[in-house]
This record gives sequence, C-alpha cells and structure tokens, in this order.
Amino acid sequence: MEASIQEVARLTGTTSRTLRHYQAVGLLTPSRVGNNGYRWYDEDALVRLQRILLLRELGLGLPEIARALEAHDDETAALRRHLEHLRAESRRLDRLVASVERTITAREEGAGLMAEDMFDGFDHTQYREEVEQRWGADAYRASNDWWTSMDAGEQAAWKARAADLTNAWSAAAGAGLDPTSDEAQALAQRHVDWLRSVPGTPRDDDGTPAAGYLLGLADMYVADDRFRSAYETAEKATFVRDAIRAWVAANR
Amino acid sequence: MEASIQEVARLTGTTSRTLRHYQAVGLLTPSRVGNNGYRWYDEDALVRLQRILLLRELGLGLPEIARALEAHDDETAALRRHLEHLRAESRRLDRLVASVERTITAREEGAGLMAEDMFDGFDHTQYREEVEQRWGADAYRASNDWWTSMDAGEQAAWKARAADLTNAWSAAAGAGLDPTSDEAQALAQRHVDWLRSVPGTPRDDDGTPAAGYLLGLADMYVADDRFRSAYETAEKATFVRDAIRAWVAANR
DNA sequence: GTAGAAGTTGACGCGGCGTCAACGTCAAGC
DNA sequence: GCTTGACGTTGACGCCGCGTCAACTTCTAC
Repeated sequence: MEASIQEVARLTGTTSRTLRHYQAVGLLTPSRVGNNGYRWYDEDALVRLQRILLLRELGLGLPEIARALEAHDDETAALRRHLEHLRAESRRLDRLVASVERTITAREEGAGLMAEDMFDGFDHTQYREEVEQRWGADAYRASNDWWTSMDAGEQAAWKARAADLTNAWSAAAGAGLDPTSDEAQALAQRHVDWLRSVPGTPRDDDGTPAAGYLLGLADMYVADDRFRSAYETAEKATFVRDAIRAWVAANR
Repeated sequence: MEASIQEVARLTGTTSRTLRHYQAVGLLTPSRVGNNGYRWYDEDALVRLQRILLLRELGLGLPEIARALEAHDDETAALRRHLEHLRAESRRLDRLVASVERTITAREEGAGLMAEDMFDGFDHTQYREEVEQRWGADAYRASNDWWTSMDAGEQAAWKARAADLTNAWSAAAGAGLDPTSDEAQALAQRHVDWLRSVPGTPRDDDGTPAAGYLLGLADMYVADDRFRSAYETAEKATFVRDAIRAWVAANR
C-alpha cells in the first residue's frame, strides 16, 4: 500500500531528488514520514504525483502546477493559459529563426553587396555622373584593388562586420527609434568609421569621409533598389538616410 | 573618443551591470581602466560590443558568443549551429503545443468518453450480451445514476482524473515501455483503482473489480473504435490491453 | 558483525543578468 | 570648503528545476 521514495521514483520514471524537491517546494508531501525520517507515499500521493508529472511534461512550471492543483477544476484553465504562453514562445522562436537566417544570408551575400557594390553602386545609378565629377572615376578601381588584395579570411571578416552594421541599422530602425537618438547617432558614427577604413572613399583634408559623399550615399540607400533591399524596407533605408544626414549636420 | 560605462550603456541600449558582467566573463574588456577603477571604452570596444549584442539578440549564449568572436571567420558557422539548435527547439515547442491541445481536448471531450461511455460502451459492441449475462443489465443504470448525481465541479474533477489516466497510458505506450514493466503495471494499478471508485463496476466478493470484467474491458479498448481513438493508435490501445492482462495475471 | 543498498540533510552549480547594499569619486553650486 | 547628487565601484543573493557531490544514518541480508 505504501511505497518508499526509490520505489516511487522507479514507478514514475523520476528520481528521489526530484521527490524531495517537490516536498521542499510544497508540491507533494509524503503521506507518512517514519521516525527515522524515511518518506512513504500512498496511492493518493502517487496519483497526485502523476498529475504533477503530466503537467510538467506539458511544460508548466512548478508554481503554476501548484496553483492548478489547488483549485481542482482550474486545471483546464491553467492549461489554456499555458497554451497561450507556448504559442507566444513558438512565435518568438520563429522570429529568431528568421532573424538568424537573414543574418547568415546577409553575411554570405548581402555583405557582398555592401562590400563590393558600395562603390560600384554609383556606376548604376543616377548619381554616377555627379560622383565621378566630384571624386574622380578611379575611386571604384582603387577600392576594387584594395578588396581583391585581401585573402578569403580577411574578406570574410570584413563582410561580417559590414553585415553586422546593416543588421544593427535594421534592428534600430525596427525598434522605432528616432534618427537623431543617441543609439542612431552611434550607428552613424560606426558607419562613418567603417567608410573611413575603406580605401577609395572620397575624403576631406583631415582624412574623414567627405560630407557630400556621405549625403550622396545616404540618398542612394533610399533611391537604389539593391541598397534598399539590404535594409529590408524603404522605411528602414529612410531611417538610415536620416540618421546619416543628422550626423553630418551635427558633425560637419 | 572614450565613453564611460553609462554612456556606453545608453548608446547601445543595455545596462552598466551587463557591461560589468561581460567583463567578468571575459567577453568585453574596457579599453582602459582609470586608477580610480572607472571603466572606459573606445571605438573598438564599442564595435565588439555591438557584435556581441547582435549575436545575443539572435539567441546565442555568452560562451558561444565568446567562441565565435575568438576565431573571427567562424561566426557564420556558429550561427549555423545555433540555427539548428533553434529549429530543434521550435520543433520541441510545436510538439508541446500539440500535446497541450490534445490534453485540453481530452479533458473536455475525451474524458466524457471515458466517463460516460466506459459503461455505455458495452451497449454498442459485440460484448453487450456477454456483459449483460455476467453482470446484469442494470450496471449501466447504476453508474449513470452515480454520474448524474455529481455537480459540474465534481464531474470536471473526475473527467480530469480520467483524462490524465488516458494521457499517462498514451505517454507510457509512446515511450516504448514493456507492458509488464513497473511503470506500466503502476498504471494498470491506477486504472483498476479508478474503476474501483466507479459505482456500477462489477466486483468480486472483496470489492475489487472482477477479473473477467477487467479482461473484457481490456479487449474492448482494442476492439472498439471509440476507445481505440481515445488512446490515439491501435498500438497504444494494445499496450493498454496487454498491461491490464498482465496485471490480472499477476494479481488474480 | 559486517557489507551494501537505500535513506537522510546540506550545499553548490547552471545562465544571464536584476537588484539591493554599502561605499568611493567627481563636478557644480553655495 | 562643504554639501548635494549623479555616477562609479565591489560583493552578494535570487531566479528554476533539479543534478550532483559529500558526509552521514538506517535497514536488510548474510
């Protein structure tokens, strides 16, 4: 009629440690405790344990299980609440998976766009003439030479950095921030620093990227399909443009 | 050029506590520490922090982030591993959701089958005559009276108990256990105890459910479509039958 | 009497920080 | 020069659900 703690553990496929824990948190009290301290469980305790284990298998936390077992007919309600919770978790995971997939893709291909077409981009857009007039037609060749001189590992690292920057922009834009906020301006600073590290970038006398170049680039992010798609939506590309414009206004 | 810990926190949308933690786990070291102990972060540290935060947003753990940042071009590989992990988690959640849904359904409807048709079931099957001959035609009426005499709360509690038993059977059968294993026999014991608590159950002189009744019931779980579907598959219903048969053989 | 199985309590550990607590530092205003 | 308040520091506990020692007692069988 009564079972020892190990017998209960074997019967239910759990461990004695777990049973002690359940007692510690007030979830399952042994029906009897011998004067030697041994715990004994009767039929009722076993049934209660089964219900606990069932709810646990369904993913409920111990405190919720305790609450559900208090008011007996409230269990279905608890399950329904839990179901909502699980569904929300599932959606969160799905979004995460999509995010990771996008990041991997960005690092493999999108980064290439940033890295290789960032300069090349001018060749295909309405800005071409203007840019060539201002900074000369060999800016592309210079950057291309720089790029092809790196080995695969260096290129990969550089791509990753570019892709992360794109991702950070996307996240900031998606968070509903203001383009003039601290975070956005910090990103703009990173963006400028990143351009600064790129040979072929047109510069002012002090070596920093030229204000006109930055503004032209910012406009292009919105106007050019390929860049716009790198930032996912037109709204996000606009956010990037406005943040860079604000940065130029504040720092030049 | 350098930012204080709070400035960094504001810029990146995190907290100073987090930055200290990252230093404690060796993930991000301040570029400089004043002789007053204050931490200062430069451009490089900020870039590293951004990459950390990106990976964290994607759900990677701090140790994995540390590893990914060690070997720079290994980040994409880390993301790919992480993606697999996330997908597995997603599948697990989906299974959980399905399980919870099934349990709720079982408690609402399936339990009704156990509770109301458990006896009624005889009326529709090939076992009707046999059962009526052995235990009398008024067994159903007795149990029906008992059932209708409970209020809604009592009925709900009883349904939940019945549904849990069904669920436990389903889980045990799905786990690939042997019908004669300790766990399966514990379930059979619960099943018999449960029948024992039901008025109208044919009994032996000692008040326990009659062996013949148990065996008939066990056969019916496999033979009758409605019971078989309560246990989801024919294999699971067969598992229940075999476990009950083994229990009868061992205890009667 | 002794070995071995099974029981006990007590404690740390995990992940990623949030949240006190208790105290030092620095710039600004009186 | 003193106070005030913002900002900095280190240190420690808490969360969740137990797994996993450790150190010890109790029961059972030979």
